[in-house]
Amino acid sequence: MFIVLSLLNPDPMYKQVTDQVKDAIAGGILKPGDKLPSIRELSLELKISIITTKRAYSDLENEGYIITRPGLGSFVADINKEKLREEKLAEISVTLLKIIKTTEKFNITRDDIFTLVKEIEEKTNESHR
Amino acid sequence: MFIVLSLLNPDPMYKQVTDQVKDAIAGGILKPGDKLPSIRELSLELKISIITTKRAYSDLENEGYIITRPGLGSFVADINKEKLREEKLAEISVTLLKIIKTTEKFNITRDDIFTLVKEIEEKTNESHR
Amino acid sequence: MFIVLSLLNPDPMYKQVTDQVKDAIAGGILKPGDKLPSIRELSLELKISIITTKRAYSDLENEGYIITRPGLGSFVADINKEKLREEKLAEISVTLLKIIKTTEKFNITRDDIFTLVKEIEEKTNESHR
Amino acid sequence: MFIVLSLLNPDPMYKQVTDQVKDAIAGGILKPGDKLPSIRELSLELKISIITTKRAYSDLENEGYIITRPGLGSFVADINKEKLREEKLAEISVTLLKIIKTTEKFNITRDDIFTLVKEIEEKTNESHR
DNA sequence: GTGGTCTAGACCACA
DNA sequence: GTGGTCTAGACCACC
Repeated sequence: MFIVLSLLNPDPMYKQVTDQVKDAIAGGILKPGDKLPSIRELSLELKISIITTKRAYSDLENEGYIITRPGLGSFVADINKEKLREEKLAEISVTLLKIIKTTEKFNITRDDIFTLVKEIEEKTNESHR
Repeated sequence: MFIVLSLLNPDPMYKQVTDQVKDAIAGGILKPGDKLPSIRELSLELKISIITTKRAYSDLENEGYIITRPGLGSFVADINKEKLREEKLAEISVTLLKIIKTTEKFNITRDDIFTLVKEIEEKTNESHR
Repeated sequence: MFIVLSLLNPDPMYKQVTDQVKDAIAGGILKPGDKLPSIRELSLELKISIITTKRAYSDLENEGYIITRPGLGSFVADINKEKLREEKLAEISVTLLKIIKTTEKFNITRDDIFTLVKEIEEKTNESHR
Repeated sequence: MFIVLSLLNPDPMYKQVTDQVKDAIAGGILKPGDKLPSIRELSLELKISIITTKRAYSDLENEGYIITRPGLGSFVADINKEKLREEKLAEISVTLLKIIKTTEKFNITRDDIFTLVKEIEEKTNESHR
């Protein structure tokens, strides 16, 4: 699998797993119907407890990303990608709202932000070369 | 004091305190040299344990926002506001970078983001009326 | 563990713990990635409260010596030993400056200091025999 | 008086007072028989509580540095300067011992220390010019 | 099992 | 009065 866990990441293990699976689905790396590795396989590969993997998979199932068929394994669900996109937009909206509140308190202007975004884009482009 | 705790806020209480004190300092409501309420006073006012208040104050001291002296109380430290602003910009930068990465995966365009920001601003203005 | 607490030492217990852990890291007894005893284990061993042990570990984490993850435990961080050494040199520098100022006021000569150092070294060597 | 108190100094107020009085005596600024300011005067001048000044003076008296005659005031005692000097040497000895222990743990050599001392002396000379 | 937060309550040093 | 340390004990999330 493509999943990478980090001790330095403050997110708990199970969340690192679900987030990366969600991203893979959103990005088309995992497509509806694809089979996910079994809980035991993934636990071994990531060197984490079976309980943790279980937690990640059941979260994903509860949120509708995957479907687990006992005895068969787990499969990517038939997800409305448009819905995924809108969920992400809602998340981003919350984050942006926080940023806007912060800027007001700290005398940060719109131009500061634009400069920041440009810098980020330049760095990103460089690292892609 | 101006501090308001909320059970709905997922942040622990001590963090709600530190965040609001930091904001007050950043916003000029608290100025260098100002005396903060004593740990006991604030505990009574916020109806939280002395220990929790102390935890908040210790954190603020460790991060350089306040100076606290036994027998005297706690005082806003002599902080470089410009430095505070730059730290916040760096934080925002990290967040924006994450957002940009997300947008790429989810086919979210720049225009989507602009629309989002406009919506937020309109809502904010409404609530100010 | 190698930690020894002393009632005679005027330092608070949590500081005795952090200091000894820092020394162990500096001296290579604890290496990056090593697992520290759990808070509960160490509390039992040292016969001190869980809270006091936790205080020590939190301090160590805030200062970058260890990384602690809920459910997993605490681990020695990936520390730049050279940086540690320079920090210590800076500390020593401050102390030496104070000593030099004192010697000036009290008519203490360089030779007095050299004699002192020699005495210390002889005593240290004796106790090593 | 020549006494300067600082909030940033981690030493408690009363100790900042006693230390500076002791230094003044050692340095000859205060000579045996000299009258010290009254407790009330000094409190006003340093903007500290009378209790704190009292504590400082009684400490100084207990350690033999000053003599307080009720109704007359406090006077610098007839101190054996040689004894003072030896006390300071003992203090320095303890500090040096700690430094030496530290150097061993952090791979700091004698030469590092010599370089340090030279740097300090050069800086001190510069600032005297 | 692990750590993270919050609680109530005691004792000490400092002002 | 102030803050600093240490205690016992509860409840929660994570592994």
